[in-house]
Amino acid sequence: MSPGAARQVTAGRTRRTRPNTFLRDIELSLPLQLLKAREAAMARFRPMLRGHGLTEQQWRVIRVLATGETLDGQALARRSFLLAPSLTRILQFFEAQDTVKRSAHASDQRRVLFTLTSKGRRLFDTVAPDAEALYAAIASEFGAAKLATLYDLLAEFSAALGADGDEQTGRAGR
Amino acid sequence: MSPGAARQVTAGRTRRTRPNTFLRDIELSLPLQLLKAREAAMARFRPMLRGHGLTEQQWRVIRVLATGETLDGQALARRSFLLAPSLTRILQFFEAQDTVKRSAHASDQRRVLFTLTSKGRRLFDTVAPDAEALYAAIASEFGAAKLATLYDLLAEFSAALGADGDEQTGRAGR
DNA sequence: TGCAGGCGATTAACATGTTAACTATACTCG
DNA sequence: CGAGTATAGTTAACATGTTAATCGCCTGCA
Repeated sequence: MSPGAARQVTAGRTRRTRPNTFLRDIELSLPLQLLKAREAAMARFRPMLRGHGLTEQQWRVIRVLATGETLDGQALARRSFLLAPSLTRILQFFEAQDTVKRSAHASDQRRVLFTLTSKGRRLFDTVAPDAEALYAAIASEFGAAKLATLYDLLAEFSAALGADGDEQTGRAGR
Repeated sequence: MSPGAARQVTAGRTRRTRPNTFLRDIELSLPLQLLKAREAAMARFRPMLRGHGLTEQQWRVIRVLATGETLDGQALARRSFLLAPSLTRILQFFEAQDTVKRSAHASDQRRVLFTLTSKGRRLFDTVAPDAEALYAAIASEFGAAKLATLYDLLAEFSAALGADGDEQTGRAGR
């Protein structure tokens, strides 16, 4: 593995990385770089969402339910990429606000179905334009082509490591 | 990497994305894709770290201090990419275990300096090989060349959005 | 000199991440 | 049919994320 290019990128700031370094420079931690990129993007979305009284995760749930579908917990967890305990808390929060409604599954009493209420849909309709605007700004600043390349690489990476999270175990599906 | 490939990748599962969809398919949320990729990698590191009694964030702190430097809170927060409150809690945890030692700054009484104790260094020396092995496996499975490309793109992205987190405001430096 | 404003670290309060345990329901197979 | 097992959702417990407030120290400047 000679991620030469990547190493050079951060070579400049390794200037004082001292002795006893038995591990790559921390800048070469992929999870950390993914986190930084994610944070760079979220730093823009968070204030907007907060202005609407939402957290990032709550917004993910709203987005999924905004398709109009009635989903059970498993499907919601998979699509919003949330772990079951987090989803439980978020749904309890939304139910208390009458943003999401809960109903029973016809043939399986273990499952619970969730739908957006009209209030929930109005919330989505209010927030969506703001989210789109921020997304468009990011695409514009970074470049649509590079953004597409990044999407591809990320998808390949997730798939290569076996956590594609599409319609299977991706996460939260344990 | 024909831009658009990514869109096609998820096109298949958009099959039933219903009416009233005023927002991109949630699969086209960059923060979410970054999170998925990160989770794909962390799913491998977490069990290993847990086996050593560490969380991901605690390990980041150890890695930074393992350079042998004595750093103040600001520098530690910047390099480990942790927010000040999280860092405070982690350092209190490590001090209680005698993994990290705290000392006073000579000229500025506001600042606190931190160093790894010999116990802390032994911990690093124990965990580092395991971390390297997992990292090598990932590089091997995904491909070193693609990994390097991914690093570069992520760095460009973070830089483009102004949150490069190098030696400035990156985060935790508020 | 003295004080207003800035900064570093901590604390507070609440939401989520993470793992494990628990409850109720569903399924499987003898 | 019934014990054993698997699954969906929840709850518990602890760590981190996020924002705001606090507290002491530092610095610039009238």
